[in-house]
Order: sequence, then C-alpha cells, then structure tokens
Amino acid sequence: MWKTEIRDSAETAPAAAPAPSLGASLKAMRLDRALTLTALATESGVSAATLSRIESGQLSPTFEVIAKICRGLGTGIEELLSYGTMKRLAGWRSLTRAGDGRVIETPHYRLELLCDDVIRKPYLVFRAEIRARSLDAFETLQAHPGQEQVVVQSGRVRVFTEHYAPVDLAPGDSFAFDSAMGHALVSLEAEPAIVLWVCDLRETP
Amino acid sequence: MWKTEIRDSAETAPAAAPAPSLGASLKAMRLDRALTLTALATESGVSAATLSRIESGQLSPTFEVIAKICRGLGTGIEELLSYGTMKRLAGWRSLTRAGDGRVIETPHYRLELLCDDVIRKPYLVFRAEIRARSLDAFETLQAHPGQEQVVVQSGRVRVFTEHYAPVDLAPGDSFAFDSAMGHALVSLEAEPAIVLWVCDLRETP
DNA sequence: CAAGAATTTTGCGGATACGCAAATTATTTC
DNA sequence: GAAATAATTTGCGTATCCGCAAAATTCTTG
Repeated sequence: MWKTEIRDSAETAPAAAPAPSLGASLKAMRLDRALTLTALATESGVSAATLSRIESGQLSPTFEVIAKICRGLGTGIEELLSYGTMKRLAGWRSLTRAGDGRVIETPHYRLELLCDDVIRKPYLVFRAEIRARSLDAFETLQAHPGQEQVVVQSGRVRVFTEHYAPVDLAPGDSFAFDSAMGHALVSLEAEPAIVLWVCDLRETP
Repeated sequence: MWKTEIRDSAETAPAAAPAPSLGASLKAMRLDRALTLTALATESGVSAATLSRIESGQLSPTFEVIAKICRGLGTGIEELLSYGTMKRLAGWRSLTRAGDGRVIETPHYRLELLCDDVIRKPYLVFRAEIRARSLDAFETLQAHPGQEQVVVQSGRVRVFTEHYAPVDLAPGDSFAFDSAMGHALVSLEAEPAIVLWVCDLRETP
C-alpha cells in the first residue's frame, strides 16, 4: 500500500518527558558556543557554581535561573532542552502511488492520505473528493487548531468559513485559512470535486 | 494578485523572553482543561499547595516540578509557557486564483506560489513546472533543513534523492522526503511536468 | 441564608537551591 | 617541568522551595 524507507535514525528517547537531561544539554550548548562557566555566569547572572552543579546534574534549578540562563544564551527553553538530544531521522522518504493512499470516508468527503506513514511530518497532505452538495448536510462547521490550504484539481467547490462570505473555487484556485474558523467545503456540481488538501494541525503561534 | 484578509489579532508579546509569567500560563491551561488544583496535584505528583503558589507567582518552581507538571498535563514546556500568551492571528484566509500566484523562475523549475502572502504559514505550497530534462542540468543537488512532498498533476517526473535510486512518478503519485538529502526533479517527457509541491522548511526535530 | 462539601490558600518544618569564597583541577607560558 | 593563570568544583550559610495539614474561601444545595 505504502512504504517508507529510513536511512539513519538515532535511538528514541524516553518520549514525552520534557528533558532527558537538562544538564547535558546545557553543557553541550555552552561548549558549542565556546563559553566558560564564568563567562556564562556574567552573561546570565547565575553563579558559575550553580551552573556547574546544574551541568553535573546535582541540582534541579529554579525556573528563575532557567530563564536567566536562556536569556544569557539568547535561546528559548525548548531549544536548550532539546540541544544535542535531537532524535534526528535523516534521509527518510515515502512514496504513495496514485490511488494507493489510506482512505478515510466521512459523510461529506472521501479523503485519501498521501505519504501518511511518515510520523514526523508536521502536516498532512491528502486528495479529497468533495461529495457534500450543500451546507445543510453539515451539522456544525469543523473547527480545530492549525491551518490548511486547498488546491482545486477538478470540479468547482464552495468554501464556507465562519466569519466570511463563502468563496467559490475553480480548478487551479488555491485557498488557505485558519482552521480555528469553522469551515466546510461543498461541491457545486453533481460530480464530486477533487481537491488537494494540506492540513497542518499545529497551533498557529 | 492575491490578498489576505485578517479578522482579529492580539497585540504582540515582549518577544524572546522565555516567559512573561509561568503562573498565569499554568493557571490558564489548567482551567481550560477544567482541572482543580488537587486533581492536577494527583496527576502530576506536585502538591496543590505548590501549584497554588506557582500560579500566584509567589514561588519559582524547580525544574523538577516543572517537568512533573508538564508530564501531568501531557504537554511540553514550550506550550505551557506560551499558553494564553499566543500572539494569535485568528480567522485569516487567503485566496490565489488559478495562474495568479507569485512566480519564481529557476533554470530547472517554474514555481507559482499559492497563498504565499500568509506570513504565519509554516509551509509553502506551490505549483511547479518541471522543465529540467536530466540530472546533468543540475550543478549540485539542493539540500536544506525541512521536508517536502510532491503530488504529480500531469506528465511524468523522476525524483533523485541523495541516498537512493531515483523514483519515477506518474500523475496522482505522491512522494515525501527529508529535504536534508540532496534532491532534484526532472521531467521524463518533452512537455514540462506539473506538480503540486508542499515545502516545510523547519528543522525536522 | 445556613450547612455542607469542594477548592484554594496559608503556617510551618525539613529539604534543597543559590551565591560567596576557598580549594581543586586543567591549561598556558616561560 | 615549574610557575602562573584560567576554569571548574567544593564547603558553607542564607534564602527559598515544597509537602503536610489546618484555615480560609468559594461553590452547592436544601
């Protein structure tokens, strides 16, 4: 049906936990920037002693000092925590032949996911057949965090979004929107319309 | 050419600083999930007293308890910290009519960006005309952080990627890959192939 | 509005983090 | 290779965190 090949992967970390080791990450980042403990101490306003103990894992720093350190390093917490710990998956690729995608059926759409076996992709791409013919078919408009974009392949579709007048799209047209608005697509013709759909579920920052 | 409409936006926050207020964010997140302090306490293993003092800002928690709280909430640190402080841009949308996208010409491709006036979109979608006929035309393979996915619309294309044998794609086929591998697309026919291209430049974490 | 339950806040004691300064270890220089 | 300098680690005292249990507050319910 579909397959992904993976070239090179590092072992997975304990998962959800915010950080395997703050100390190691901090040390790695500091050394990569060629900073001494005392230098970072002056830069961040956290004593070298404390930095030392954090790096050696014999102390769980206060949020206040974490913030100071980040400011001193000019970085965000997330980057600091994940530094050096990137479970990088290099050189992957994935192929889905025409018609071979995983299919999801809903009352209104028929979705065919393309290359959805890749876990780390932050977005989804699927081919959708728009079957709904009118807004009445929808009980409520879909709304969720993230954003999406459609490109019409064939047929004509009308896009309803919460705060706006509907927009009609012909083949070749593209439409992007904040998924937080309720939204729905309907076909304007008897024949189901086909659209390419890109969907990113991440919170819009 | 294109236009974006914006519905509602909140003012921007002080930027780089790791967190304006951890307490406020935590409280917001906890309340949004309809959790009581005691409930979160059992969930996270941090006493309700401590949680209370964190929320009211009279205590700078240890990294250890921050981690526990995140685990209890099933969230990452970054999301927790930025919760409620999102410079959210709600209800935007953007339309590009067929042929109206911004065009970028390269020796090998003709790219038409779709809905590229939306700044906060973490990915790019464009329609590409593949003109290159052989790998020789490329000096070096493109490589950059991120990942991309193509869906063939018409024509037949061959995808070269650094560590693999080339893959041939026919209309309807879709192919996703890590952009860190060198990559190039060529048309297998005289007529330029048309592909829909989704490109996410963010570092694969 | 009073009685009851649930949620949040406040004392308090023990544990821990943090900065200063001294001691140890690593690096450089003559 | 010894002396000097730089970098990191180790006592130690104070300030702060954190959990337990009790007090105060808010939310139900008759």
